[in-house]
Amino acid sequence: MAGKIRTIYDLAELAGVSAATVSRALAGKNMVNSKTSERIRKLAEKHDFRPSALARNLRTKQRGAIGVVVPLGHDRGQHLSDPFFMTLIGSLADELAERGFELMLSRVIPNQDNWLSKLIDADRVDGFIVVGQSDQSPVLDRIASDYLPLVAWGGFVQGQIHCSVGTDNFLGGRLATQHLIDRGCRRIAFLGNPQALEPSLRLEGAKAAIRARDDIELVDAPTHFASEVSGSDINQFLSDSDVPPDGIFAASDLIALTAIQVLATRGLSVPGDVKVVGYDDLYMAQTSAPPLSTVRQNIAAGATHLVDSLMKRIAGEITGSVILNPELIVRKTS
Amino acid sequence: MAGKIRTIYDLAELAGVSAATVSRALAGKNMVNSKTSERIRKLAEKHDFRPSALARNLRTKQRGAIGVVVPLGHDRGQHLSDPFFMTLIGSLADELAERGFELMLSRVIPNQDNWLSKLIDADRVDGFIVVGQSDQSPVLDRIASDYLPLVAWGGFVQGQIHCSVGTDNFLGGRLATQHLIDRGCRRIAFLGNPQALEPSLRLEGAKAAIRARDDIELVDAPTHFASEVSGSDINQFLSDSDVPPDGIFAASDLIALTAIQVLATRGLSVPGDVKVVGYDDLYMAQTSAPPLSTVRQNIAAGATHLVDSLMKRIAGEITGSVILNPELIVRKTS
DNA sequence: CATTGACTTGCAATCGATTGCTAATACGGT
DNA sequence: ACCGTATTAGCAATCGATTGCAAGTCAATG
Repeated sequence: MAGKIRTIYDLAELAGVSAATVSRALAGKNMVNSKTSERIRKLAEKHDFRPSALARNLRTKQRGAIGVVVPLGHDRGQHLSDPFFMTLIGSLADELAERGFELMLSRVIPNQDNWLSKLIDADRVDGFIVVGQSDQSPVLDRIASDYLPLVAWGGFVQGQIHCSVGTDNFLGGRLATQHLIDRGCRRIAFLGNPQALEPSLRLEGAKAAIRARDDIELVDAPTHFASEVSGSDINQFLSDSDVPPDGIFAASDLIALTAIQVLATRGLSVPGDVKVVGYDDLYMAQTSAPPLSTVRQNIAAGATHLVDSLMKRIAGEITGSVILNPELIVRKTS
Repeated sequence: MAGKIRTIYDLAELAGVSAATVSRALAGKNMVNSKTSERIRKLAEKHDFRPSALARNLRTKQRGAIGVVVPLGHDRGQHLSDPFFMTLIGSLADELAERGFELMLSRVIPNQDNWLSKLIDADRVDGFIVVGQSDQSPVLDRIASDYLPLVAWGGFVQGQIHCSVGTDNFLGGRLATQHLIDRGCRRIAFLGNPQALEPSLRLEGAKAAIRARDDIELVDAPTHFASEVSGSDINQFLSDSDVPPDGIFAASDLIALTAIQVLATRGLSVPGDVKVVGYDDLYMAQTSAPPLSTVRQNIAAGATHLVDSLMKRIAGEITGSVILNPELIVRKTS
């Protein structure tokens, strides 16, 4: 019975008005008589009718949705279920929902340069938030020069064209490393993939911290992000070293925790033999045992900034990049 | 220059054919002359043109997207960033991407009964996967009676109308509890919110395990899911008990790990004083120290089943519910 | 040479809303 | 009684594709 009403035309017929009037009444325009409007509203309610968002979108050119896209280098083996991404996506979902936008989640393997153009042309969303630029910064820059509603999470590099929101990775790297130095470490290993943007910036920060100190050695141990592989990377690295490091600065909490496990299997204690500092301050950093010292990125604040900037850009405004301050959190592994 | 081509009409004009032909050529129909087709394809490529998915969707009534919706009882304080959800969503993203579907993520606070109808009527997606039914089973049942493409993750109850995919929570609860009994526990606490469906089933399983044993006590300690609040719930529970439990069966890994922390603050050791078993076997269960004994739900397999069933339903087929077997994973906390 | 049929292509309707413009009605003022 | 203005409602175009149907071309067949 109530199943008959599928379009505004059906409802219009039922109400004895035109589709235009129904459309306006449901959109709450004051152009229609308040009595008529009320009557139509009631009728719609009664028949549980809601106009198709799709048709509206086609006409109004507003999509009411934001694409959240995660480019995953397959060779890097990072997953969408990476806890950092997932935490950020969770915050983004909250933030977008609050502003009445849907979230379209895309996982992309960037094996062609046009992965982003494809998504844009599909024309399903009002704008994009790119999470984890990895090595796709050139692609973002190219697109950003004539596509405004695009914001990326991640590192900022001088001269970039696209808008990014992130923490100061250089500073974070420096803080972490300085802290290890202060704790007496003299042989510090950096665990992370310096091919990717953010880890490379953190490594730069680490280098800056030991500059002008010739009694300290910094070892760079390329490590994958995904936990499945980082373990063996780390093991390999430790086997290859004559002397094990006495301090580890990991590019993520995940790597740090994996490292701690590997160290344990090799009979090295944390923080006794080796001090470890992670990066991100995910939930797991608090719950691990011992609780992990790490560099906090305020993910919720990041999500808010990402969405704020994007909304401005959708409105046609040009926004600059945002760089938040990371914070060193000292717990029990250092 | 290449920026001129926005619609198939533009491209049609450029190619000197009709829009219909362009549409068919780009869709790869063999109805058009292969030379013409090839020429149009080349032209589209050159101008980096791709037809609007939106318009196509309106016409074809296929959306090319699946809604993944997470109903979160606000009073229960569970977040979208709950690691279990996020892991499942990650797997779903992979699974859907593989089949060429976009994923629309919605976080819903079910304060009205029509949250699902609203989403359905918005007409943006081909079907829905509901993650975490919590207490919304009646809503799902009502909808499922005349809306086919809907599948839910979670517990199965006799007589339900909607299609669900999940593990056997009753069995999982029984396994965990039996294991604690085998380890010598005599006073077992269940930590979880029995208002929600899945925890309640796990509790039933726990009860079944101690049935016919009158030397074992089962204490039920209602606990929120979110880590922010479960800590104080647990603390409260322990303070209220005259004798602390010697075994804890937690409804999630998150709760289990929180419990272990709380126990530590009260000077109780795990597994010495208290043995703990979690639920889910998330990544964190392996990395925690000591590694957590838990009941594994095979999330990746679950995601595959969810998507499989949904695809069948979209095709008009009716599918039954799927119940996977959970598996007890014994690590170091029990 | 007329007819048939296989291939191609284009016309125009359609999906379900929104909205600029026009028209009808009502109301107040002179 | 007449005119100007404010309300309210409807017509029809539009967003950008897809597709049923009709029509055109051209070679093969009887």
